[in-house]
Amino acid sequence: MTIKDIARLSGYSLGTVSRVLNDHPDVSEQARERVLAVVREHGFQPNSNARHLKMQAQSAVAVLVKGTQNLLFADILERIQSRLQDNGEEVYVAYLDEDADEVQYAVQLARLRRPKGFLFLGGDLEFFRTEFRPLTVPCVLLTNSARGLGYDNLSSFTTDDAAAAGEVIDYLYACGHRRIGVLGGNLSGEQISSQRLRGVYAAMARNGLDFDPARQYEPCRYSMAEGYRAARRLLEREPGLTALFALGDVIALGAMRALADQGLSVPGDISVVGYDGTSSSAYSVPRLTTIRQDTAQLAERGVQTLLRGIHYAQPPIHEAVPFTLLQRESVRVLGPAP
Amino acid sequence: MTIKDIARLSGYSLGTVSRVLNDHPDVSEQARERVLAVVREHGFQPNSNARHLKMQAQSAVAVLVKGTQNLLFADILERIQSRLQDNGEEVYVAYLDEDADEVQYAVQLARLRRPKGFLFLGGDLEFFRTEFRPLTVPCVLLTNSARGLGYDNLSSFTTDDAAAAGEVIDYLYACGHRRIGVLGGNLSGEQISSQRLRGVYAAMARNGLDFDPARQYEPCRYSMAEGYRAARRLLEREPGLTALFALGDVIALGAMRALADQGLSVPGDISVVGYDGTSSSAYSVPRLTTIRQDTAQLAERGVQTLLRGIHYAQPPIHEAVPFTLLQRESVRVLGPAP
DNA sequence: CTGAAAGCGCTTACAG
DNA sequence: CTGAAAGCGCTTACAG
Repeated sequence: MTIKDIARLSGYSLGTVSRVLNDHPDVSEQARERVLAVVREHGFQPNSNARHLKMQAQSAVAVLVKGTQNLLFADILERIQSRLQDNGEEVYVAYLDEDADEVQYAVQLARLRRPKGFLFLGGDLEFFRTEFRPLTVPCVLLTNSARGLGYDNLSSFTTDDAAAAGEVIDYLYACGHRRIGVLGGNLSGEQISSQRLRGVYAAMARNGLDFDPARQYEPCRYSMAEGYRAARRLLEREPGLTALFALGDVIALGAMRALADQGLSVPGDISVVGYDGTSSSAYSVPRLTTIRQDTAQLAERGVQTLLRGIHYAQPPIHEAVPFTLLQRESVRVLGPAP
Repeated sequence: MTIKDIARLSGYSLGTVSRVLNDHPDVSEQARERVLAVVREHGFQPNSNARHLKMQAQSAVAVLVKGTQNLLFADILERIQSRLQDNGEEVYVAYLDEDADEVQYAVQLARLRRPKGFLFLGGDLEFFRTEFRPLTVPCVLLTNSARGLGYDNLSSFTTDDAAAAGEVIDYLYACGHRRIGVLGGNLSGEQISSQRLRGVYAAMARNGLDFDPARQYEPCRYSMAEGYRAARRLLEREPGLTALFALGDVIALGAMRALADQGLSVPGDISVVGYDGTSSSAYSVPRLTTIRQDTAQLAERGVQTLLRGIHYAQPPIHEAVPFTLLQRESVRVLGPAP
């Protein structure tokens, strides 16, 4: 069943059928009805390969997810997927390693499949800076800001990571914590973790706290397994810590497990704060105090902006979406020092 | 840059270039080298729309994930994705609601995009029974068995759910538990939960235990939030339960949180067993005793079978993949009754 | 408003 | 082994 059959069956020509299918204004009401009737009767779907061959574009939107274990991305992805589906868009999803070069992958994919647009879940600005040029379709980066890069087809939505991380430190400070360890991400590159780390530095400084990364910081990837190991290493090195700030909930969850295995109670012996506000953090024992990133808004604004960019040329948008510090059960208020 | 340019640049004809690109045997070594050199030099990628238009098929493999909150599927999906990628296949992923009609969705997608094959993560046999016919490409169903359906293009790989669920009940019985509640899935349809429930019934019977679903069973969807609520409802109705068997880890995690909120300790006051063996279950406090489904094998065998089915006609395979009862920390051995 | 025709970038019999 | 040609199923100027 092709458009040709529809033409034959409806008594109109190929061209007219195509115009009806594409909602062109210059078709008679009669032709439209007749053609649509036949189309419906046979449940006809135009062949998308042929269509896209002519139109020189894929209908699909590509979503590149960086890091597979990150529950936050799973959450955002789910929302993106459903919003895109509501808009009749097809979605091509690829999971990349946390340290993979997402931009290089996108460039390849663009040549191969010509998606209409890209949505990046996580990304290293360094890659965007040096390799993004060949991408000409609308792109949106989520959870990292591309403002400084100046590409006119790249928008970004993010939590103000520096501010949020700073708020965590301020909060811990206010709760009486002075010896705070930090877990997750890494010092090199410009991944999501770098802004959070920057916020940590600033907040430590303004609270008059020393922060020596070599001692108080332990890098790791975003997974429970890595969080577990990183927490062990950090605690071995710095047993006197009273609080741990993990740069992701999955890391925090792994760390809490490590603490339990050391016979340490959270928050009795040591406090833990996460980052992301994934649903797992609300069901852990104890419930995790964490920064809630607004995944609904991130997804919503991201998809909206991408779709707009696809349909009309639009200047790029760079926006911070509000966050909340969720004070739950994993932080203890320290009494005055004895 | 099209195949035409490559032809011009290499001094060969369109046809020869195409043959080189498609690894046809009847091209001279010289032509192959010459063409490949030009292709590499320009980083040429053939236009997949044009290609598939001729070949009448998409290159993509479609993966339909049923239920977005199910960490088990996230785990399997990740593996599928990477195996498929290794094989140079493109992957189209769609997340469906847990109660959505995945077969209807697939039929639509087949018309629209003509994927080479389908991989179903979860599925209701009822839908397969009544609507699968129009699907003619190779398909694989994971985590539910399609053996009884008799379609020759549908394979399936699953854990022996009935046996595994039975083993959980046997284990709880052996630990001294007599009043066991069950959480998750539903009684209607033929979703994943139905085989597990069947195993529960059989095991209860063989251990001489009464099992009244109206009292001891509480259905719910696969998410922590639902597990939480279901556990509350069940415990309110049947406060005397000494153990809970949740048909999914996410449900179990939600339930453990609910228990904690009731001031009940796990496993001190009540034992909990999950199902799936997701990584979260290994990091919870306490670590969750659960059935480990072999996601690696499920993914591996699924992809392998699908790829084979795509390349050569093959009779369908229906296989059970081995499971393990992971005895961890959430079950207490009850002393002899006082 | 509608039809006939060109063409999107490939693949694959068909000759030679 | 290679080239010329037809054709996959569409869209879209171009006439009328």
